[in-house]
Amino acid sequence: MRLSRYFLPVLKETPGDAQIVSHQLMLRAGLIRQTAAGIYAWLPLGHRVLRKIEQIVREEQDRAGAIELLMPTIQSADLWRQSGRYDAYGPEMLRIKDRHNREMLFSPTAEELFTQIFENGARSYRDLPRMLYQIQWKFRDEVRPRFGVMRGREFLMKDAYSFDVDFAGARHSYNRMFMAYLRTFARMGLHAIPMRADTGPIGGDLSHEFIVLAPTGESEVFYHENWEKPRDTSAVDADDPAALEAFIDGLNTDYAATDEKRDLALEAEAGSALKQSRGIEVGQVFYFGDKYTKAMGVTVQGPDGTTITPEMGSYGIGVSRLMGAIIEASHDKDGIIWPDAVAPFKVALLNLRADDAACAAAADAIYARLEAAGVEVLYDDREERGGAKFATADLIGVPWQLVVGPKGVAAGTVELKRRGAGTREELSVDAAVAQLTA
RNA sequence: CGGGGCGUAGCUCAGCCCGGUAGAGCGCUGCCUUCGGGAGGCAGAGGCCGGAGGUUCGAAUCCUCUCGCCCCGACCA
Repeated sequence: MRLSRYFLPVLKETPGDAQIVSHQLMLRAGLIRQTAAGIYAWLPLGHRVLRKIEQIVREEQDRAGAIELLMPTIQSADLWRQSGRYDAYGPEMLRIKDRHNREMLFSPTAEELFTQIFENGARSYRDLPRMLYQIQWKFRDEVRPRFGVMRGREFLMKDAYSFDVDFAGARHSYNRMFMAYLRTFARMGLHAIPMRADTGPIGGDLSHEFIVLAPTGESEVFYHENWEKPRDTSAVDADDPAALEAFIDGLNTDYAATDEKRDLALEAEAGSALKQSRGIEVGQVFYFGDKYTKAMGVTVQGPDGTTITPEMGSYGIGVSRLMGAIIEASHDKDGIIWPDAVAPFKVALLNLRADDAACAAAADAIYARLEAAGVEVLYDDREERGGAKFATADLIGVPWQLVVGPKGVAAGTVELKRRGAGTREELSVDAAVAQLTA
């Protein structure tokens, strides 16, 4: 992509209404624009990152055996009356009337609809277990939206729902999702700690929140220092219920809890290893048994002809919030530092002298080679001075900067800079292209 | 929902107390110089001062109402 033809409105100054660094940088780097309180437009660069994050979430859901589908955002109030949540949910639910005065709502979550759709297609215990998920916009009419996409009213969420014949099955589904979450966040360069959590209005008695530590987080959290090391999930066989359960139980022997679920006895046991911090909730997993299947009369037939009320769990990831969390975790004074896995482009190609024919020709040629090799490259071919191009590239946080300047062109070299580490290397064009296409 | 604050140029803000022809920096357009970390000069474009009423000879400025946004608290998968 040539920057001269792209749509990237960057801001030199920090908008006054942005309080936390991720919000400030998302606005400055041209990722989002606010259109109303807690509602954001996703500009091209932000949209690219959002899709990267979404894709990682999708791959790990698929890997965990969940099946993707897509539910509508507007749902009927009647459906929610069946579970009793139409009245229970409160003003956070955006209620709408259609032209026939029928009561509708914008989905804040989708247990009811998934339960209903599942019931429609499942008759027998042979149809279980199943995990279904979607990545879809949600709306919660928060009293006070704040911190940009961290607490927006409209947000992109991955929500998954598991259906099992019994508790053992449900527990295994829960564990599979737990494992998927560890892998998902790790792939984005985030260290998320699972913490015992309140179940809230969804109900149930087994729940963990996945928390990324950050001073600007909204939750106060307490954890054993062992959690500061990332955990290796590569050797665990998620298809083996006993092995998976043993692994997760092993993890959870190290204390970690949000402030609503503190256990002072366990904290005393942790002693000086107990750490306190603030954190951003990026995901939550719930087991809630037959709360919805029972309320909505969902049954399947068992092998012996009896009826089974499936046991459920639900599993959320705040996809749009993750972008804020990643920036909170990875930035410096100059801007965002995208982890490679979610970066909007892999490399920013900077032609420092757009008016110099030799530089322009060299940069054009490199651009063509990288494009041909399928590398995502943002080519800064604008009529700007070098300093402005460096500043923009640093701000938007693309992992590699490939710098083409008159000195290098004369010598047949380019400079390759790694955004995060700040390291620079002079090398031949071929070597630079080879490194970026490796 | 309680308390507080703010709406003036694309962005950051000054002007408001104390009413008298709308300002700065950055950005934008053109030209010149400059050219490896957000350069300099010259010349420009750009705003019914959030909206509606009111007071006044005269309102960005004072009063009333209203809409929007932000912060603190309460709330919160």
